[in-house]
Amino acid sequence: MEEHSQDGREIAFLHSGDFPQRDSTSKDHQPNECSVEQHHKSSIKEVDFFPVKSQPYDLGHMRATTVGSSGLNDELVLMNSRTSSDDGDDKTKTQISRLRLELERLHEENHKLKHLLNEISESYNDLQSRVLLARPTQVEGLQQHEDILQVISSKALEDRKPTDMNNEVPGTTLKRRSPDDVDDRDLHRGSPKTPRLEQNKSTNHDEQQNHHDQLPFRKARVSVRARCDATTVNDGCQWRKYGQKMAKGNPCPRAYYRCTMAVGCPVRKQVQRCAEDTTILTTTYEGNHNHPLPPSATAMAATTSAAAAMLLSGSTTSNLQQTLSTPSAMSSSSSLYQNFPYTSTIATLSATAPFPTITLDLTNPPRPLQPPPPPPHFMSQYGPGPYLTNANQTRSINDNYQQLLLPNLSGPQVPPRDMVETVRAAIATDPNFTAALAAAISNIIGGGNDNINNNNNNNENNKVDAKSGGSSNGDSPPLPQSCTTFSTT
DNA sequence: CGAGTTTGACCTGCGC
DNA sequence: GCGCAGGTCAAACTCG
Repeated sequence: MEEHSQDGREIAFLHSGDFPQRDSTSKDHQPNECSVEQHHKSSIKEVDFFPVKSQPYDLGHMRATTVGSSGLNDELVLMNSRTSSDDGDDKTKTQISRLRLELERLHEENHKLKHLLNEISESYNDLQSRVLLARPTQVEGLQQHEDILQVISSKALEDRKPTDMNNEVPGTTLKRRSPDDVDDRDLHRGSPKTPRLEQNKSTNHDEQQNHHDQLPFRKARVSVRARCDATTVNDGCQWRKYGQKMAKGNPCPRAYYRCTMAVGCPVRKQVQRCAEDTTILTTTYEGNHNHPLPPSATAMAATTSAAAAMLLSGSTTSNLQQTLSTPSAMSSSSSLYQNFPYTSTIATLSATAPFPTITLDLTNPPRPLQPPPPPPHFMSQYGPGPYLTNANQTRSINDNYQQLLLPNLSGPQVPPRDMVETVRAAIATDPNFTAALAAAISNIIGGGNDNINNNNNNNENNKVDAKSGGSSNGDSPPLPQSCTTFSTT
């Protein structure tokens, strides 16, 4: 709720009175949205001068509005009364010149306000277009959300590797990375002994194009680094270990898990301890859940989804940078910084990894209420880095999360919000992510509503929760559940 | 007995 | 073409 409010405040302030009003009569109105709306209203009050600005800027209007509301009307009355007398000519001329000066001043002020309004409108339009890109229409629900994100990620990959991607034969390089691909293998697998090669051959052609279309988003990964003594983190989902490998350069084995909450769920995660510090556990999620999630898992889903949205939208750098260059965007991002006290959490993108990966590093102790560090460099900073958090940790990791929670959220835990907050906080530390942030915010606020609505059927799931660990909370409001995953690099 | 884990073998992509 | 490393499979094993 808090975070939504903050988001709402941010957006509302950013776009001032021009921000489209949410439908307050919405049937799916949620408490969160309530607060958001209230913030909208309050924020509009704050900038209530805009409606005045938006009025026609003709002189007559100015006269009518400004003169009537100031002591000038008295002067006008005086002027009128005095114009009838001859000895008042000089004084009248003086007053007229004063009035003209005053009008000029107001006119100039009007110009400034108009210019400001234009900038805000521009910023709003820009942001809105990206919001539309980042979120689906409410009708289609999660699947459409994923589809759109796939499109975005496709763009992202094209941006990153324009020639390679264009020249690539569908289903060659990327073929095996798709979780759906794995699912297809599972579905088409006959007897366990059937050679995989033959199976691949039999299903290859039809699926390859399909896979190719869907691959980019699935390749997006979200990794979380956090200190955890447990072997894995409790993210609310049920996982089954299907393999373990010794990774090169790391004495600690890498474990492979598959989501078992639903048959054929393509989500997988890798868990590996850091070689330098074995107390640090890196969890990497990949794929989208194809089933409802319990609240505790929803937290992770929201986190990863937001991170993935940021990651993917952040890859489309051109628009983002353009947006960043606008003054309103700048002020918005700085406001965001102020709203994210835990700037020690760092999010980084990795373009060198085989997949676009966002990493949240939760291993640094939070530094609440500290001003954010000066914005570093831009997207060129790609490299292995910290990630989003996994929600899934056992107690120890949940404790970690607790430390990251906002102080005023000390009541019943609301993991999803906190985690998304954490994610945004992490990303907010780097201006490179500001644009991605906008997408995420829209996802959480505007799009978040959509997701909430879209995932109403998933709420059913929320009853299930069951064995998920400490972060589970039945009172937690449902969150966006598009579940991108984490991955460790 | 079913669900989950372990572990060696296998498959695939990639770099040389 | 070969070797390496990452990822996956599935039989064997463990546990409740």
